[in-house]
Amino acid sequence: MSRHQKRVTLEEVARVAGVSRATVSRVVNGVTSVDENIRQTVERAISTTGYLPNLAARALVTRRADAIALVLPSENRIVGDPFFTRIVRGVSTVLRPLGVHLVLMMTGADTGEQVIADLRQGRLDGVILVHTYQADPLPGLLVRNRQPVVLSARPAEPIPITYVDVNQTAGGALAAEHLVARGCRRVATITGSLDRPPGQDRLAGFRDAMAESGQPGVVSVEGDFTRESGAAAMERLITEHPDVDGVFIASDLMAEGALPVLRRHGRAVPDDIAVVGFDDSSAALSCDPPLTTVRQPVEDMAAEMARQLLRQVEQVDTPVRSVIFEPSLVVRQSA
Amino acid sequence: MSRHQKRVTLEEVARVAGVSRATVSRVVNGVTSVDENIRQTVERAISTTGYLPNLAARALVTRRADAIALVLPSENRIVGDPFFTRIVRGVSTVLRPLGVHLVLMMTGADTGEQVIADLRQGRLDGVILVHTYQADPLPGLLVRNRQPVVLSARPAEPIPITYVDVNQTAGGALAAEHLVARGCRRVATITGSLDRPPGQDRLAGFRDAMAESGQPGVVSVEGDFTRESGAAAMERLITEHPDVDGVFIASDLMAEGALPVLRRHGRAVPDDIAVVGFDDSSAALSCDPPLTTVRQPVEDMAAEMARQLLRQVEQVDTPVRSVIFEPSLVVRQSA
DNA sequence: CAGTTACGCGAGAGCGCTCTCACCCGTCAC
DNA sequence: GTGACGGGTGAGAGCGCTCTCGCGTAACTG
Repeated sequence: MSRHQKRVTLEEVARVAGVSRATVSRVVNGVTSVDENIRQTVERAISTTGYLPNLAARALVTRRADAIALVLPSENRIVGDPFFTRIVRGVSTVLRPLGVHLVLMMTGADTGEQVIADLRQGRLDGVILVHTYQADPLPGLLVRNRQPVVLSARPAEPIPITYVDVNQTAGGALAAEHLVARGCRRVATITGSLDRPPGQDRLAGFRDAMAESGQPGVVSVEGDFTRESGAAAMERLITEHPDVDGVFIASDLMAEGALPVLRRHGRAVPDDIAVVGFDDSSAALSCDPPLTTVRQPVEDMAAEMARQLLRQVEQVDTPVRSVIFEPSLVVRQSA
Repeated sequence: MSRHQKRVTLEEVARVAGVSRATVSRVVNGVTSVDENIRQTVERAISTTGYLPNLAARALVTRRADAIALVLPSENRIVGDPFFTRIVRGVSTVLRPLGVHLVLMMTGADTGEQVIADLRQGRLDGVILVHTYQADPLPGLLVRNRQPVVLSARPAEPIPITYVDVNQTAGGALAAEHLVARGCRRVATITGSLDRPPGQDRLAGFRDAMAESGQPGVVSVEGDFTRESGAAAMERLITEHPDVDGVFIASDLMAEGALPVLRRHGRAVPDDIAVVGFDDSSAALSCDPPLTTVRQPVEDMAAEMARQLLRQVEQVDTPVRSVIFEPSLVVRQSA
């Protein structure tokens, strides 16, 4: 087990078991056409020698790295967003049992070339791209090169690419319905970045559902998903529209920034203003009061991304597919 | 570049350049003893063919995976803690330029075997262990097997292992000095788990510094680093010692739990009671008011961990070493 | 009982790279 | 002019694995 101990190879195991290298390889890889007695002999030899296959050698011939990359935006906004931890956890549940490594990359100047090079050099089998920015050329590049890739949300440009998303529109509607059911009459919303699909769709879903409930043209203030932008947007909202009694904030993180602003303005939550967030991140729990929020099944979605990616790795030219998960409302004390 | 394009090998480049495989290999690996003219010919051949070395093949002979693992606790307390993101970022800054992959693992039932297997199978060159739990056998196991490993904090058991830590004692002292300078006269502390080095050291540093400032025997209540324990400890503290005017809470997360308790008891922060946290996690920012806290230079520490690990990979039996970073005080509104 | 089939195993050829070692040739000393 | 020397190159032997292909044996058919 030490680094210096002579390494056990297939050859060695074969010698101990008195069979050929090929047969040991079959046993190791679970090929069924091996005689039961021989299989047992080999397995005994494997455990007495403490054999473990050298994966570099295997990778050389199978052309599989058994590793995929998870590319995360390195922007500050993600610092403190548990979203990414949940992604990692979800992806891991699928990868771990298969022995596939999860290689983490934060986007930087050269992430694109880096990823492409790794793919070509056989160090990576595929890529999961999380929250790519609007003009990121990487998704298109990967698709064009027919490399296995999955996106964490609907791409901004309509390119043929597999992605997993939550039904953002339905999420917005969920928030609207809850606020209406609570009896809020002057409802507003703090949106996410409107240059991105999630920001757009949450707003659209919310606005349409409000309109259907007889409150068309709700007030909206744009944020950018960060805590600070949530605070700033709320400041503006409460100043310009002091009479709002319910607000849908397109991310928990922004809500976390917004709540102290309400308190400072002497507004009680939920009695004066009801607040509904989005994400059900841990931020929702650390809010005071705990946040009623729209939950995305992030772990499940991440696991699905991993599965979709592995399908592509397994078989080239797997048809493009999109999987949409349904959000749900988690009712706590803020609304 | 496509997955199906015939791959360019050293052989191919050698043919194009009219030299041997060995010479191309020399050029690729920057061996200096190559004639300048030949080097240029080869480099031209490399770029016209679009050659990229197959890293699996290289790994097979060099016995280097060019990948290291970052093992993170999967406990909930890390979810939402930007600490994690900062670690990744710091480690990446060192790894990225060297082309070393960062493989992420969340601790689970079989993490230990997994890591050891990966190390033995040549998929991993070394491991960075972040926040191992008290009785984790993994550090000892790795050390015994002389595998490259670095810990993110002083190990609970005194085993010969390289680690990077912050000067916890100095951090506690920093908090004490700030409270004293603010004019607090009846100071207390909510500690972390006292069975762990950070909990012990922060308390010791705080207590000693208070004593030096003329306030020996400060009141302390033990927590366990969780938000809930922070709330419970504060409840006890405020009940048993209603006259405290300053408190050092050994983690931001506990402080986050404690602040609403103070509010409920009608205490204004910082006017009635000044509060200093520890970590400068995002929790510190989401507190109301934002938390004055002791900051660890996490990115720098993470980068140092990566460097220490690579040293060990580079050269077996590198002497064990510990690197201690100095904390700093981030003053916000709570104290 | 001969001829066919099926099945399980072993031999061996790579996968693409690194690295040792021998060789060649130009330079220098004697 | 011969021998020693040394820098620079190429041949070739692996690294440890997978996988095709062919052969031997056992089972089955007519």
